[in-house]
Amino acid sequence: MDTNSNKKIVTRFAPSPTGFMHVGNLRTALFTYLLAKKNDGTFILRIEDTDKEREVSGATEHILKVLKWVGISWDEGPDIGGPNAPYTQSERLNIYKQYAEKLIEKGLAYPDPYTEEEVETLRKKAESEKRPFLYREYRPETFGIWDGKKPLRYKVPEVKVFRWHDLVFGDLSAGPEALDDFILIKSDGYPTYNFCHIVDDIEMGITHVVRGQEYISSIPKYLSLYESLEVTPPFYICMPHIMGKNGIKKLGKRDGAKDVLDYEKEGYLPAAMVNYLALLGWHPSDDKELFSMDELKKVFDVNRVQKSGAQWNDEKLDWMNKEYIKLLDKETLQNKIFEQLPEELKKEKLVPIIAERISKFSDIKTMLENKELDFFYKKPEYQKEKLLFKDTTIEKTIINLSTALESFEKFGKDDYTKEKIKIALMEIADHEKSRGEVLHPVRFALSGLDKSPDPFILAEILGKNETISRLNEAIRLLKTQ
RNA sequence: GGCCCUAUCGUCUAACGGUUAGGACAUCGGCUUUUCAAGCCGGUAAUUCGGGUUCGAUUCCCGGUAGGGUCACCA
Repeated sequence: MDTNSNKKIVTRFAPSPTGFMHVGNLRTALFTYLLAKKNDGTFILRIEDTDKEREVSGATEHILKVLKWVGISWDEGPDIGGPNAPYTQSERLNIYKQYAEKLIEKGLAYPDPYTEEEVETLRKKAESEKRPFLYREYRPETFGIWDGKKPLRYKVPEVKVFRWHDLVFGDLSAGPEALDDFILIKSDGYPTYNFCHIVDDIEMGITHVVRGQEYISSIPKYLSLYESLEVTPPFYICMPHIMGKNGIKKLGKRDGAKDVLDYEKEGYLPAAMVNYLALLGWHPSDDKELFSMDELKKVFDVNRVQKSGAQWNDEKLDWMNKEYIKLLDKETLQNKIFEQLPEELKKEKLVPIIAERISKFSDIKTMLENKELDFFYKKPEYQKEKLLFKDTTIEKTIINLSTALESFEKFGKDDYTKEKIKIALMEIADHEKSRGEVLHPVRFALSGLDKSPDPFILAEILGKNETISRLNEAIRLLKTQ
């Protein structure tokens, strides 16, 4: 965005602590962060807690935790302070009051003479007459003195159509209906978002405001306020929505949007989440798909953010996560997998066969439920028919298993590796019409599973003695009537 | 309903008037060790419709259609 300003870029992420953070919030935070970092700018975290009704205790901590999890760090914020402290709106009430006084002095703010019920009645009336309700049409002729008990309203000085430029959406406009005498300060003394975010953005020197597309129709209010305050507005960047599974509605808490920390619990890696989110609504100029946060800081470009909404896609996130699991170093991978395993399965040899079968770490739970790993510490139980490959006879299978058994017995300790086991078994298998005649009964004798890793790795994991024991067991079973 | 925004494979998207419309996920087929997973190779699959502008429109303009957003003492 170096093109638009030679000033240092300052962006902010300003969530309200009204519940958990979902992926839509997180993507906005990410893009806001990347915009700042791409340009060596400042990224500020501000908590917008002016709705005391909806405030949820612990929500702020939750937000910090989510941001830390994915590696978004802020230069100024409620926990670390900074030159524009405090960073929590409920601690900045006197600042908003000063700005409110300024507007009152200019005759651009006045106490609302109506009760809430009266306004509601007017609103309903307009609705039944199928015309938009505009408070300014009922604006009192003369303004009373504001005692702080009544809501303070903004007086729109000039009703007009606003046009502005958005760095993602381009040239935007809104009809005059978008402009109304909105409330600046509520009767409980707290400012509304519409008012205080502008005060804070001015005070904190925010140069680029990133927020969801749903704010587009509110922007004329802000532009009018900036005019009244005689301040140049920041650059606007609206983010398209993330749509739910069916692609029909914007993803929201009500539509089953998940808490970001649930993804952590399910064993998604933060790097995968960041990468997936970055590609949802943004795309680099080439076909590269895998980006670390550091790479994103270099290549991210708001000009390439999509205008249309993007549907959330769990499959692609899973694929992405698997890509990042593959990149994990051996030790981290093992630790992550061991976290999900009971003591008897915390074995190094199992790590590779588990790793290539999961796309997220919670998949290990499913593997355990399906008893896919039981073969490792207990002898499988199965019906002897299961050992037969297609229409191979019992007699023939006994011979094949015995031949395999003999070859296992010849192994010395040092050459008992899956590669050498493979060579030995394949040599036997190649004598048969189908390799399955040998490989299937061996694999099944070792695992007892319809679906399992290949017989070579199984034999290596189990060790020579156990392998021989299980093959003997299978042969004995086949010989029984 | 008023106002506003959007529109390329099923999904995420590339192509800033000229491409055999590209990539990724998913899907299908093949190979790799019988199964599963992974890997490799390959296939199916898209410019919402109608008008313009232009030698030429996915691309620019207008309209229809469809979808979304917004109209609070919530943010």
